[in-house]
Amino acid sequence: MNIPLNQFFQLLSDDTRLRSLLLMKHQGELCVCELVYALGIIQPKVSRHLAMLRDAGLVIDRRHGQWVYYQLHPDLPVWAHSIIEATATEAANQKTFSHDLSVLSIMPNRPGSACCA
Amino acid sequence: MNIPLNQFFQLLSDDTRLRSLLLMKHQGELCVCELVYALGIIQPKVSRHLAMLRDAGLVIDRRHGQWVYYQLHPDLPVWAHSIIEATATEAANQKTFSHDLSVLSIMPNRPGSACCA
DNA sequence: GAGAAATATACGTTTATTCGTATATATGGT
DNA sequence: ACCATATATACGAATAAACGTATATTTCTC
Repeated sequence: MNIPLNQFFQLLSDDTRLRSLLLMKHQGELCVCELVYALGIIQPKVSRHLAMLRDAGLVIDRRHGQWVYYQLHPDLPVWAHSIIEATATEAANQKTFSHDLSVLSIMPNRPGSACCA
Repeated sequence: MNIPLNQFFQLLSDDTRLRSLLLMKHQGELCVCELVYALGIIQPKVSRHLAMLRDAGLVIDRRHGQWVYYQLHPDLPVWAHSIIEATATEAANQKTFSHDLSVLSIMPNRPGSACCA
């Protein structure tokens, strides 16, 4: 990731992108359909915002079968990591985040959960 | 300050606002004319962005004579403070910030500098 | 109280961002 | 080969941010 500070903040300023990042930070890899379910946002919108995060190098994606999994880029610069860390700590106190998390936890037929290896 | 995380990031995402904040973090109080000089940005533009930061509670202002001084809000929430801290640490390595700082340092007739009490 | 300097605001315009819908692409199963 | 599911992209419309210029407000000095 090699973007100016203000562009980094611009990416975090959108609700869909921020909530996605926070869920990934907490859960590790998540596929698009899990984010769609947890956030209650239509799929094209989620995909679009994930693509922005990927193009900026904030997250990486991995295809596994029909699913594409996203996670935080494992080699974020220190400053970016600590900003996300501070954000996640604060988010843990807020309803939006805990709500997203609990919606995710009741998602039926979650890919990779109770199925094959 | 009591704003949602994404609105906080939105404020940091603008170049003028971010550079102003970083200068204030480093220098403490700065008046509008100092920011105008250091950033090389016309006065109405700087004032407008400072007003946004003030309205959001990120900075406070204080009038002293003809000048209005701005500084970071002294009671920022911990999370906001640590985000700004991480940002400032990173900015210290970047040319934009050091350039702004050096321009400020050569400003002539800086209010409050070599004059009366 | 008139003029100058510092700052703030108003207004219309331009430019970015975001959006929903429709459609394309890829993969797996039958 | 065909159909269903998951994901990505294209496109025009809607919304929001940021801009420059002009002007108002405040304060200081004379």
